[in-house]
Amino acid sequence: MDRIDTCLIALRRILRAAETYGKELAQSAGMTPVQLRVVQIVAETGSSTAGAIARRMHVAPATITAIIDKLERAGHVSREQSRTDRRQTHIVLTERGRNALDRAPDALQQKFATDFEGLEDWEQAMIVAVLERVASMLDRTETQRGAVLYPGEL
Amino acid sequence: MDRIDTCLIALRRILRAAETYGKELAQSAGMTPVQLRVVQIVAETGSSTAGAIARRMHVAPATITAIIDKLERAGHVSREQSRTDRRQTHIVLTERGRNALDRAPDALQQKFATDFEGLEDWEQAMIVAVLERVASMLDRTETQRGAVLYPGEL
DNA sequence: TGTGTTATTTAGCATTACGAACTAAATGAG
DNA sequence: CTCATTTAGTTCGTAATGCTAAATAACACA
Repeated sequence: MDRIDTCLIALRRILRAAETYGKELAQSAGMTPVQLRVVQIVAETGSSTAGAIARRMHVAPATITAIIDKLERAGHVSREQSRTDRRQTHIVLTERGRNALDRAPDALQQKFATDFEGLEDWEQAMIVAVLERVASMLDRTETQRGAVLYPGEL
Repeated sequence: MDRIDTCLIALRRILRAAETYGKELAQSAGMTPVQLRVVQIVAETGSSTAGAIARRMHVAPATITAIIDKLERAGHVSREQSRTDRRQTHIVLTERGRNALDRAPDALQQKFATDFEGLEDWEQAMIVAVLERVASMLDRTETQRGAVLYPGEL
C-alpha cells in the first residue's frame, strides 16, 4: 500500500472519530454538536456578539440567529443588548448553560489526552511535530489566500 | 503551551481543512459533499446496493434513498433492479456521473499528495506512523465496542 | 402455503445553512 | 443638523442532510 493512501485513510479515520465523539458529546450535554460549539465559544470568550460567533464559525449570521434562538429557548444562553452599540447583541452563558457545558467534557479531547499521556516522551514529541506539520500542509492555503482573519480566531 | 493542547489544535485545523476542501471539491463536481461521497462509493465499487452504501456511510437507509433521488434526478446515477434479488436496487454511475467525478479530483488528496511527495523519506515514514497511531488512538473504541463491521468497510 | 425476514421507499420531522429583504442603529459628508 | 451609507441582527423562504416509524415488495424456509 502506498504511503499516501495510508495517510489519507488514517486522516479519514481521524475525521470519522471526531464526528462520532462530537455526537456523543452533544448527547451528554443535551444539545446538538453545533449548538454545543456555539456554547463553547461563548463560554470561552465570556460574551460574544452574534456576528463574532458567525465569523469565527465561518457561517452566515442568519444561521447563528437560528441557533441562538434554540439555545435561548432551551435556557442555555441569553441575549443582552449592548449599551455601547445598541445594534449589537451580546450572547451570554446562563447558569444552566454552564452546567450543561460541565456535564459535557469533550470526549475526543478526553480520549486523546488520556492515551497521549501514557506515551513515552519522544513519542509525544513526534506526534506533536507531525500533527502540526500535517495541519500546516492542509490549512496553509486559507491564510495564504488572504482570507480575512477573524478576531479570536487564534 | 501544553503538548496536548498543541495536538488538539492541530487536529482541529486538520478537521477544518478537510471540511473546506470537501466543499470546494463538491462545488467543482456540481454536487454537495455528501452526494459526491455517494458517487465516489458507487464508482469505486462498480455498483452498490442502496443498503450497502448506507452501511458504509453509517447512515440510515432512508437517508440514502433521498440522496439517490437527487443524484438520479441530476442524471449522475441510475437505479437498476437486481435480477437475482428483486428487492435490491443497484445504483450505477451514468456517463454524466463519471464525468462529474473526473472533474472533481479530491482537493484534500491532491494538496496533501503534492506536499507529501516533496518530503524526505524519513519524514514521510514518520508522518505515516504518527497518523496511524493517532487514528487508532481515536477510533479504536468503535471496533472494541463490538460495532458491526460492514462489508467494504476496509 | 404461510410466516418471518430483508431491502427499499414513503412520510413526517428536526437541524443546519444560505441568500435576500428588512429593521434599527451608528457614522460620515456636506 | 440632515440625509445617505454602512453595519448588526433578524425574518423569511428554500435546500440538504439525517432520523424514526410505517408501508411495500420480495425472498426464504418450514
